[in-house]
Amino acid sequence: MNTLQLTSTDRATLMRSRFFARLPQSTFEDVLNSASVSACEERDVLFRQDEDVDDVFFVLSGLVRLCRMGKDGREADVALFSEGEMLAETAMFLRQRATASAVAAKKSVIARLNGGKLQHLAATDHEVAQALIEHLCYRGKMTEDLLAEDRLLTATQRVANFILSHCPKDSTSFRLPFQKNILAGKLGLAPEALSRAFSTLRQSGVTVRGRLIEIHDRHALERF
Amino acid sequence: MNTLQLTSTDRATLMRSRFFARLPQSTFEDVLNSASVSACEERDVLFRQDEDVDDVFFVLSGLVRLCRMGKDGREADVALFSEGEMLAETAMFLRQRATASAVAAKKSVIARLNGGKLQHLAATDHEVAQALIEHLCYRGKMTEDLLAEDRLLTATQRVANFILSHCPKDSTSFRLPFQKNILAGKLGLAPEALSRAFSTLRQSGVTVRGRLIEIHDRHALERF
DNA sequence: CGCCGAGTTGAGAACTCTCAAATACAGTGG
DNA sequence: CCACTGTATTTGAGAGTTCTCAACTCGGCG
Repeated sequence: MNTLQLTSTDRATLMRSRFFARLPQSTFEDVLNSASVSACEERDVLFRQDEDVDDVFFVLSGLVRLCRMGKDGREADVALFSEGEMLAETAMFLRQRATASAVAAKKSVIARLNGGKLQHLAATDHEVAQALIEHLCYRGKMTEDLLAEDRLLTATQRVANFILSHCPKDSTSFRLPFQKNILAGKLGLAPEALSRAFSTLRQSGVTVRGRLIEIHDRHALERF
Repeated sequence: MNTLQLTSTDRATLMRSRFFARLPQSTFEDVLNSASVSACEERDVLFRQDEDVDDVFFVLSGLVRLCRMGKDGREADVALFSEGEMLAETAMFLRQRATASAVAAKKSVIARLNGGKLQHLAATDHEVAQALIEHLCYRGKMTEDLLAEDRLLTATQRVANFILSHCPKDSTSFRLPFQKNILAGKLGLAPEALSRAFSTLRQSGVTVRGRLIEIHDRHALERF
């Protein structure tokens, strides 16, 4: 997990992101001044549950898993952040310890923005506050979506859903953006259950070869 | 669902609430000017999934269930709001249709705040924006808590948790604030499963008579 | 006294998990 | 390009949990 310089690609990623895209250049520079960048290997920990977290993290590339652990050592993912997404605002604004751990789910580059700085900006700059509000609404909806899926759908239905929502409308195939392992976590399934769901879907026109998913009959998936 | 006047008790409830407590009186009055109040019976619908929602709702008394429905007619609760809580900000800020329905879970009094007004305030008044940010963080955490519980705990553990977190630290008993039915929904369980969980807990020192819960051995519950 | 809604209990079905074994793959060093 | 090693993924079998449906209890009410 060593320190890097912010490349111009990184800057571009930040500026394209949901959060920064709507902010003026000057605010953006202002935030960046107190930011640091680091390279993480898979399994590197950004912060741990119950720790104090003073920074806000931003995924420049790679993937970060947010997971909670139960007392018996089991753990459950509650969110997955990929390139261009921001995490860990909640702890800061609620002045609480982290309620989950953040772990790189693959080789990643992470920007660490100064929390105090951001908090100050949120309190004084309308645009920042606005962007934050939207970001939080978005995040809330994501989590709610996951909860509703867990409660309403079977494993196979959740997987069908995922495929439908990740395959471009004008295409019949796409590549999984991460290991099946990780997907299982995101969907709240044991890896074996994911595997079985895929093989059920095979029988209704889904081909899975490695990370390549092909859909032969979109309509069959929607029926699930 | 007929229109009421805002009583002084209602005003007090609003001012005590997480959201309004930190705002100055004048802002508070400003919001109230464009608010209306209505009395709801159990099962009255505040808004339905996929509808446009332009207002923000506030529970003055009673209980509101936020639920999503699956295509097969099943439905899952994703949140439960009681006295002093606010709902439906997300749709407004994301400019989306509602992703869930809101239904009174018992006789309730609901304030309906003008969404445009609130949105305007959020964009111009730092205090309002700040309050909103905290509110959203809080809500996000609640949802995340639910998701994590669903994924990490068994039915019995979730119920034990609920009991522990609702029984005052200095007491050995408390009353459920709503029907078991509703509790089952909140915990993501079928009513039968909740019932069975209670009877499992009975064997480790929990007495349930109607809505009265007594804990004889707090420690036994924590062990679950 | 019979009805009704809430809650409980029983039984079997449906899902998902866990553990173990078999494969498939990817990266490494020849 | 190949063998080798460690990590993913798949599959099988059995166990565990929760759901569904149906019957039954309980307390309140007309």
